[in-house]
Amino acid sequence: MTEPRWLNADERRAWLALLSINTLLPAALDNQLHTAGKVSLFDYNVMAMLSEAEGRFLPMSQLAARTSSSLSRLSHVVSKLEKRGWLERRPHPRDARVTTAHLSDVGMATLEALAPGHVEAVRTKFLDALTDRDVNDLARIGEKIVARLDDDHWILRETENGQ
Amino acid sequence: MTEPRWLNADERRAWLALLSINTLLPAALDNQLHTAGKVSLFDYNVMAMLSEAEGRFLPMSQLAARTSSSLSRLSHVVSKLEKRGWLERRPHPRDARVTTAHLSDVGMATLEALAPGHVEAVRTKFLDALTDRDVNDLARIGEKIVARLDDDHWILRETENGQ
DNA sequence: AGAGCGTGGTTGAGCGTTCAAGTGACGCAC
DNA sequence: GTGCGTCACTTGAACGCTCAACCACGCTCT
Repeated sequence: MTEPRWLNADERRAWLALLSINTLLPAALDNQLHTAGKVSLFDYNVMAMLSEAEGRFLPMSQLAARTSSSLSRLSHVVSKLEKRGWLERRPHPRDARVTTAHLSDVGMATLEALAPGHVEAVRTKFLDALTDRDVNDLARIGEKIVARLDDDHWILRETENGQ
Repeated sequence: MTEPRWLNADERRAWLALLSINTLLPAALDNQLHTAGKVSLFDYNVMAMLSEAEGRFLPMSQLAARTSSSLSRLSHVVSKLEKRGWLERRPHPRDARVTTAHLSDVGMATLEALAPGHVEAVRTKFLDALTDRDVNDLARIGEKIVARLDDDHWILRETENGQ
């Protein structure tokens, strides 16, 4: 049992900053979305990911991957959004195990109404603090971290090889 | 009502990466701490912040600031940790409104037992993916974002002016 | 065809977090 | 020194998330 390598000054700064961002940023965005339309950041993201998918639907597991969430969490949230008429669950025609989540027209309209305010908040709470170079660095560093946490995360395939 | 400025490719990459990190990284660290000792990342942080304070105690509001949490959330957690004998609440001698949270000897010992495994996890899940330059960049960028979210966050005073 | 295993998804219980309301204590005005 | 606003914190209820258990289907092997 050797002495652990404690964090040096820069490592500590990076880690503490990330930890703070981690609690403050979602809180700020959640707040904006909640006052704009009783929606959480996660709810928004679920709908946003569906809106970008071919045909505006995805199997639950793929949607879970795209929102970095567990299937369980997603299932609960989809039930909630379904009750509001924004989503619809349908059985997969070929494989009866899979359920697909479809973004309804009402859901799409809600998302479109929310989107401008949301991206504006993303800018004011976050991106506006950074230069173009910072944004580029952050994207690079962020993707390295994501890769470490989940080496075949969908994000990593987005920029790289298209199949 | 002008057309909102949507995110460009780099902005989108940075934002999506941060969003993913935000859910994956705490989950990974929570996991390690939970299996090592039934403690959440937030619990750990509360104790760590106290352990670094003069006399191993802090007023609730300062502890809340140092953990970027609401007073309410902190109060609930302190109650929980108090029941385990790791913390103790005491009234402030001069101002009866303030409560101070003290890290007990048992709490300190628990923290010290958990610390090596935790920093190891911080390294393997996060820092090991980065070069020294990345870490430095991340610290700089992270602090910019923190400043945007809370312009007198304690982190910002740590490196800068003493007093 | 049937057994066994892995996959995809749901559910409910338990716990943690948030939000709004409430409780004292301080401090300033007069 | 009385009133009133603010500050520091606590509490309880509602809501969200996590975890473990579960079900149904498909696939493979025999």
